[in-house]
Amino acid sequence: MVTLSNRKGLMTIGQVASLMGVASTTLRYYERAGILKPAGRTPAGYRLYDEISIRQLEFIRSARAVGFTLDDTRALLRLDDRTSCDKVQEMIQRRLGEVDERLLELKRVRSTLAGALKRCRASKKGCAVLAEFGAGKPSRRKV
Amino acid sequence: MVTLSNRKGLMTIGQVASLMGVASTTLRYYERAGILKPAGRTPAGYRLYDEISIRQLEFIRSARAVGFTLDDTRALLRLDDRTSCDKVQEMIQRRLGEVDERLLELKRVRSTLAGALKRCRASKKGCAVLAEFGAGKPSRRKV
DNA sequence: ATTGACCTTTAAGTTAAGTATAAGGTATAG
DNA sequence: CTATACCTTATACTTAACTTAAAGGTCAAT
Repeated sequence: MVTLSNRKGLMTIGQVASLMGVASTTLRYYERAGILKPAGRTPAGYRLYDEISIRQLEFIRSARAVGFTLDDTRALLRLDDRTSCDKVQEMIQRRLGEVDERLLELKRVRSTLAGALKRCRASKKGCAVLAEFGAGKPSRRKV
Repeated sequence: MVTLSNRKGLMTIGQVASLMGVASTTLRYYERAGILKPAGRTPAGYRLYDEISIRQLEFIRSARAVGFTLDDTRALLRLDDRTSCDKVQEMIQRRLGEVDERLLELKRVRSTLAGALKRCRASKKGCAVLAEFGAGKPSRRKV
């Protein structure tokens, strides 16, 4: 059986949705929000997505997962059109700066967590050391 | 002049707010949401925050900035109390997994961005190469 | 030709995370 | 003692990002 979808590497909204783990309604919402257009439509009006859509969707989900808003994400995706090459470079640079800042924050969170785990393991007396979670110092117990 | 706040390393809500770049109302909201309690109150009821509050607030802001919800963040901060040491370790491990996944996503976003920048710089013919943003391949121009 | 799983649109509803407003108490400088 | 810059509470509003609901069209199989 050959459906609409698998004729030409094109997928319907539901196929993309289940492949990528997002709701179909979210994909429609992304289209309305001007963030992800389907590659085309069937004569009947069904949305069709291609490889590029999928890659963009991956990018969108990653960007969202690390705390960029949809507006930010749209800006990231639109660095290509209607922007001079200089502007593009400048914008990408700025965005890279944001990403790197986020990486730092994430590493901070990670090290706080890892530190807590280490203290927890070191402690023979239960996890009281975790009481001042977020601390940099090895924690002094109140007597 | 000695105010309420600087008697004992304690700060009022406004001082914390301007120090940390968050709104006072957000701090009150965090208290209501059970995510950050002030260290104490003055007799008149003014909230007072200490060093630990500040460290926790830093942690909260970092966690938020990298895409954790307040619920997640509350869970991260509460790994200390009412949890057996084994549970704590297990939870921290799981959270570390989440953080590491987020790190991966962030690196993906970063490399997409860096790749776009590189292609943009390499291009002598404007930024048309960016048209398939999010692509892994070096992009084939449609003739 | 009917069934059932898909798809369409439009409009309204939800949730998280604040933000703003109103009405009033408090601390310190002049 | 009063101005003013801060603080308090409670309640209501806002915004982003979905999600659900309603009403109906399409497609492949039986």
